[in-house]
Amino acid sequence: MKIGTQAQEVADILIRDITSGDLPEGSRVSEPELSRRYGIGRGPLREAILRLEGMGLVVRAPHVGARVVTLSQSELVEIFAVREALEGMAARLAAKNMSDHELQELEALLDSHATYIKENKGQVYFDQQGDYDFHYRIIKGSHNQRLVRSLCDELYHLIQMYRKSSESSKRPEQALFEHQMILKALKDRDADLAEMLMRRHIGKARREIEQFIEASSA
Amino acid sequence: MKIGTQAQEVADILIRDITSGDLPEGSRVSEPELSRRYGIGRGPLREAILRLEGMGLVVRAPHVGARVVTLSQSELVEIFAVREALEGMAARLAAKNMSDHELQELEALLDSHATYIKENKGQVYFDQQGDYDFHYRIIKGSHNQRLVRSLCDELYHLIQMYRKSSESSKRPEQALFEHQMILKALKDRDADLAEMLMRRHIGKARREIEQFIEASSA
DNA sequence: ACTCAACATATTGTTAACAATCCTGACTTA
DNA sequence: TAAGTCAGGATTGTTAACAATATGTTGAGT
Repeated sequence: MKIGTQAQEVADILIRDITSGDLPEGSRVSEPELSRRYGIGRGPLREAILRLEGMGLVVRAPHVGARVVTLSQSELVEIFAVREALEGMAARLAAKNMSDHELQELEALLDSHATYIKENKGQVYFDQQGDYDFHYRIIKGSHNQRLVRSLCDELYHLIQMYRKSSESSKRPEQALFEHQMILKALKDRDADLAEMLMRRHIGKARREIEQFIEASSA
Repeated sequence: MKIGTQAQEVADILIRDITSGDLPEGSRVSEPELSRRYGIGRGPLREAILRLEGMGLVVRAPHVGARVVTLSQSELVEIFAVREALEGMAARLAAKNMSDHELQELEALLDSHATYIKENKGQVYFDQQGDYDFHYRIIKGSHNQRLVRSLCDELYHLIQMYRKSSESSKRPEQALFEHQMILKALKDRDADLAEMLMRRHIGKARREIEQFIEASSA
């Protein structure tokens, strides 16, 4: 049983608790309380909170403390703009760098999605998890470690917090088709097309949020 | 004199010391030593080091300690790929969101660069600082706070560490002309062109590094 | 009734000491 | 001589106590 430091363990626990909604947005992250709950000192706990702050999962104010981040819808749009840029580049690099084996695995993943959607129309959770798997593999396929870290270790936690705002799951067939088109571009090693398709795919989700803002502000 | 916490102060000092080369790459970041040097306890110092780790300026190994990061040239290429994606998006958003006043200031900045380059051929330091100012203003002009944070607070510190590898300063006239073309696209509110020009501008620096790798490995 | 000031409380910021782990160097042995 | 082993020292990880600051409450005054 490989055990890291207490700080790393509690940081992972906190990430799970926040992304799962157990610690809801805006709730206080109190050092004494969590210290008692997890039975550790405040030192490692502070270290964990510091790491979460670096990921943008919590915001800290001096002498006031930490709260789970609360993203406005416009801030969510900002995140999707960053995601569009980074994942577009990931797709571009993946078209060059993904191995044939990685491409085969990606194809198998999409095949399983296709059969699942046919059998079980509109199961939301699976689609969200499946969508994540697809994007995750392409990011890894870029073979750019910094891209992987920025997206998987930072942005995706935030997006997962607000997955209720991600409306793309309403049309799983449409999303699947877009995924298949991206896969085709990757197999053709067409970097330009892969980037463009990925950006449109993500931009669609962004525009849905933007429209929602306009609708609610009108 | 607004004074933050000791941790923030020493973090800023460490950032300066690293980016200026005072703490060279790969050197140890010892807690007792720095604790004595700055006359503070190890607690705030650890907090500062944690923040630097989040920025990627230092790497930490459990029970071993922190060292100033050492980037291989291939890792530097990875960073430039991320920068290309993010600053391209920044230019796209800036074309939409920059105010007329911001555009005027940017134009004035480029004018001062032009006269400076004419009068004082090839002053390297100024060109690097000026190049940074130009990019910084466009990033801010995107009015996307997350983009600003990712680029200015994280990536740019790393790039500044390795500014010796940034060979674009060899041709300040060429860089200035590319800047002027980007400005023109921004003034025309041509988002597509602004993004494309910015990506090519940054991609040029990336390719120079890639070529250097090929040359040194051959 | 409302505002403002002082106080009490709790939380964060900081320090110093203790425990656990790793690196160094000398010593042993094949 | 070279490799392995085992202390010794130093550094990081962790804890607990102390100091500084912010929040919330109480009370006086208008």
